[in-house]
Amino acid sequence: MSRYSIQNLAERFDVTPRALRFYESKGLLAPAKRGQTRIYSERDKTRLLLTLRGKKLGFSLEECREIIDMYDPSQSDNTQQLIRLCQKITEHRSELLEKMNAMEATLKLMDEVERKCLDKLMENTSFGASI
Amino acid sequence: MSRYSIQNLAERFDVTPRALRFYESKGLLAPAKRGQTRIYSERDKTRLLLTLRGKKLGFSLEECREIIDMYDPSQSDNTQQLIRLCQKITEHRSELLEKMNAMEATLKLMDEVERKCLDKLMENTSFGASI
DNA sequence: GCTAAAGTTGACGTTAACGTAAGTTAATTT
DNA sequence: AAATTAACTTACGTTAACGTCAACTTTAGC
Repeated sequence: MSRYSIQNLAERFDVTPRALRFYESKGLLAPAKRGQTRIYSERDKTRLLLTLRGKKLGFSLEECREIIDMYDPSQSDNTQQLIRLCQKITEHRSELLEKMNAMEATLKLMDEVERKCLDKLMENTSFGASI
Repeated sequence: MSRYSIQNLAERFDVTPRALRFYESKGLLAPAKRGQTRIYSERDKTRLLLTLRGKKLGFSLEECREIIDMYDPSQSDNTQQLIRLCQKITEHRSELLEKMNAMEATLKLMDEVERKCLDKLMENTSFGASI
């Protein structure tokens, strides 16, 4: 079982130790402690990955925690919780799909602008080359 | 040519007038003024749409401004600027594609969790139904 | 056994993106 | 003319997500 020091884990994910302690204070990570030194497990590593992934998609740390906690296998076992989980997944999915739409619209726009841009460049270039 | 009051435009996009003034102070919008009252044009409306779209994807207002300004048709005409624009588009596109990957990974994870969740629910239900 | 490196806990600072309140002006409505 | 109503400016407040010391303690290497 792999264990990581704070510095080590921080480097792997290109964040600072301060950020890891901050995430811990927000309940996103829960490293073991040898004395008062933190030892991060594979589980922490996974949760960190998911946290950073969530951040990249514009979710707040609080939202990340909510999502990650829910999805954590060790959590829910009774029917009520399972139903609640399914509902939440549906919610989050539709939020993601909204973002997906925004993303596709943006990519489309980029393509258009790029095409116009290249067209203009072609004009300029062919003009220059005609000398 | 359609013109909007601050309140009107705010309602259409479900943001506050304060937000619109703030966006203006950050150079994202540039409404005309009758006296000191703002009048928003179709162009402002489009830029607002793009701003909110960018926000949804986790870009900062500053990044939104950079992107939107660049894509604005009235801007670049000389070759150097056009080349620069194409470079920027490529940059932004790869950033978007990164987010797209994160998004797909997340959707995949959601599907998995949901499936496991539904499986468990099936067990519980069939057990309950067997009484 | 000592020093340097790495880790710890406060605690205050900072930036972004607005919210909110207070007081002013301009345009309507009655 | 008086009173709403909508918009404005100015300015301070707030929350999130860390950054940045400061002042220890602990651990590792020599």
